[in-house]
Amino acid sequence: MPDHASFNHGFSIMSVVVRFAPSPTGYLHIGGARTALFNWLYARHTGGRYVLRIEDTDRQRSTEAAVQAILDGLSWLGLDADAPPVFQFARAERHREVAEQLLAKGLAYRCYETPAEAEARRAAQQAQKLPVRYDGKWRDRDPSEAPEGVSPVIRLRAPTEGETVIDDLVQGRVTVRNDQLDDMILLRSDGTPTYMHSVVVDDIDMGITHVIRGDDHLTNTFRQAQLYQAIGAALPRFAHIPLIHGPDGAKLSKRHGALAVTEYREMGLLPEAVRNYLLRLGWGHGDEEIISIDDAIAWFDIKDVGRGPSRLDMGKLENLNAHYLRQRPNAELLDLLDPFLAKAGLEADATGRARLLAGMDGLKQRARTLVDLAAAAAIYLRARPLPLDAKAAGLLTDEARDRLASLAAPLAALPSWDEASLEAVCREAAEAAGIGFGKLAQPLRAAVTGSNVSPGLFEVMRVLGREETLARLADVTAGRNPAALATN
RNA sequence: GCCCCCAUCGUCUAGCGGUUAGGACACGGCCCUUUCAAGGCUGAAACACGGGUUCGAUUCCCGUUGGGGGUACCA
Repeated sequence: MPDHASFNHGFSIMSVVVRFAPSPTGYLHIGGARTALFNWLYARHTGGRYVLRIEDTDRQRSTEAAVQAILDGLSWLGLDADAPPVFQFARAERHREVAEQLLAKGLAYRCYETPAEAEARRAAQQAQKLPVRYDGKWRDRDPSEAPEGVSPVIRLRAPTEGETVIDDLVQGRVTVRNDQLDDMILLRSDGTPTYMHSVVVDDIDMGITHVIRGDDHLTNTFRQAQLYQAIGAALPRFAHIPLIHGPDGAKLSKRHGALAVTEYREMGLLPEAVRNYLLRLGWGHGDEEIISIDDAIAWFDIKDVGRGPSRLDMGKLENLNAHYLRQRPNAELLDLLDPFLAKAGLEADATGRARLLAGMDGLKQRARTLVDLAAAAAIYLRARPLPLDAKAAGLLTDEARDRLASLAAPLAALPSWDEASLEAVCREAAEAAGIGFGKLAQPLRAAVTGSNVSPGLFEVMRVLGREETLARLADVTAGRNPAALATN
């Protein structure tokens, strides 16, 4: 057992401890978010602990901005950790210490192969179609043979015979022959630890019981297992979850969907929708599709995670989003909408906000994202005279305008400005004119909203109020409306 | 090259030796209807291929093919 276990504050060894360990060399993308979600859910499901470890040992590529982006993304998704994040680089001294101990015990050794030599070796191996791996040149050489002026790396003296077996919770039993593995580097020549070394030391010190991570780490796990063995620590349980691919099946890239989770937020998606979508990628529970966070916690288990990779489907994500959008209270949506209104060039004053609140039921029913919702909100926010889009203008023939003009008086005289009364007046007018209701309703919609598509016509009129509605009608009959800029 | 993993409708998945192979998204039709949504009904759509094992394979085993990952003094 390691003699250093500063993170294992007296928790029972039976209690689950998981971690999400992103490296701050870029934003938190959708795949990382799902890995975090699975870890978080597993901790909540088992009553264990979920912690965050920032793997910043690559000093060249790690940035403070990336750390912040990861923290923001996780907090937006509601994946709160049970402890402050651990910064891996801060533990470099400890990593060095473990490497030195292994060195002292003869379980590791100094290797004086220079980077240039290593490159030449690999090229030669490749040319001869030999497996590319370290040849163990310094494994058994006497230290006295060390060349002058070369700082060595420290390599693990890994077993050369037998095999290493991982009982993966997702992938099952995976075996590799030890002669397929070479002696991995623990400490670089500048004394800094490699990722492979730091993860193992940290996972041991932090008392991690279950390592749930992307299956791009599966083959690394063999080497890591050898290191656990050398250190004399028990192996945690491993669960390697398949990666998420782009819609075309290729690796997720910036070109298609490997966006920062903060960009999903900017696309007008709700965190609960993203969470639900991610949960269903690689995991299922019978026919369940809409899954509350509580049910997710109750149902989630690693054994139900699938082995095959999955593809990102924005359509399904947006469908889920539409569902959760309708679920949100109107006042919350109004708050969420603010930045999206601004981006759409709209401004909501007190009157506008009151209208949005009153009209939200109709608006949210028709939106898939907050971006859609903001665009649809324009009918309640634009100043008169309303711009008419092409379809609306087409609806407003001279004949239609005449009918609308004659509608003004009965509307003005209406005792009660409610939806039922509005509908009654309009139906009467259509009947009196001997035309179908739609022949009247569509031009009326065009006049009142500037568009041929909108929430229920009488709901819109009710929300706008008598004065605004009649003013909009008057604009149209007087031909005051400008043409809307074609947007699509 | 070598090593490892994966494979059910277009996509996400259920299935865990015997099912009319189920659901969801997307797509088509119908209904509802003042438009668009939502909703309801409905249609088309899958076990990659070849061998085994078995009375019987989508399900178990082995190949092939196709994807993915690793093979760094990156993580």
